[in-house]
Amino acid sequence: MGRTPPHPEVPQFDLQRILEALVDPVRRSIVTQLEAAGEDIKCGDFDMQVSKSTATHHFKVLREAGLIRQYYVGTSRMNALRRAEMDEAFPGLLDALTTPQARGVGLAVSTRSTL
Amino acid sequence: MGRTPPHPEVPQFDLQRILEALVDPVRRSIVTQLEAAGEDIKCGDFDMQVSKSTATHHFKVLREAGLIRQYYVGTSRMNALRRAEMDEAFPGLLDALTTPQARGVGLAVSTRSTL
DNA sequence: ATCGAAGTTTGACAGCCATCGTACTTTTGC
DNA sequence: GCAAAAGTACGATGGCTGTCAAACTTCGAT
Repeated sequence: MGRTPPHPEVPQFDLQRILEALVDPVRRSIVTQLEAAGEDIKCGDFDMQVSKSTATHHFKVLREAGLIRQYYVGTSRMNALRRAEMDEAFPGLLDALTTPQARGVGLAVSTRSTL
Repeated sequence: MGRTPPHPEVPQFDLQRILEALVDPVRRSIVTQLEAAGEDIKCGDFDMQVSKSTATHHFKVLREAGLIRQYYVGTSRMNALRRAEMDEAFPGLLDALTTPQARGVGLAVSTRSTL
């Protein structure tokens, strides 16, 4: 498969895009799980209730916003939270969203299209 | 007109709702302007390029998320940023969004429906 | 070589919501 | 009272995007 997908660098980080990525509960849950785990996680090892194709879509959005870095290990794709770089670009943002209060809610299903 | 519109209290604050409010550039701009001004601002005195009815909609979303408090003064509606209460519910969130980096971009037109 | 596991791509679909114009309500000022 | 000012309410509209299924691609193991 395609080697490593494109990742933006810190100077390219865009708040609007980052917020659009973080506003989705499924995606925020991915970030929260990475933060809690403290280590990289394979796409398939996340706890989420969407189809594989939808999951792929969410990972792509997070990656293009700069929130995660993806790389292959065999057939598995690993996901790493770009903590330090995010903190450099927007200090306090991830902290505010991984707070106890913040984790309290919103880990459920996505808001749009329950279908 | 209707006296004072409904406002949620701190315990009712919901991160999902708050993020949905803050993800829109027009609304984030309203918050930024309030933060910068340091004082309450009339609906009509904000710098924004949307129709009056659209503006009303945005103020309503911000109010229902708990980000602003609205009250009448004559025919004008005043808007106050609920800074302290937001900080209490989600410490660091507003700070992260009113940072220099954060203010750098996204003060333009809304992303959806340029129409 | 073959098969299975893990993701990706593509296309279709549905719902949300930002936007606007018009009509309406309230309050102030004359 | 009347008119203007300031918002609100109500549809209507259109685009964005989250969702899925199905077909495809890669890599690893047998």
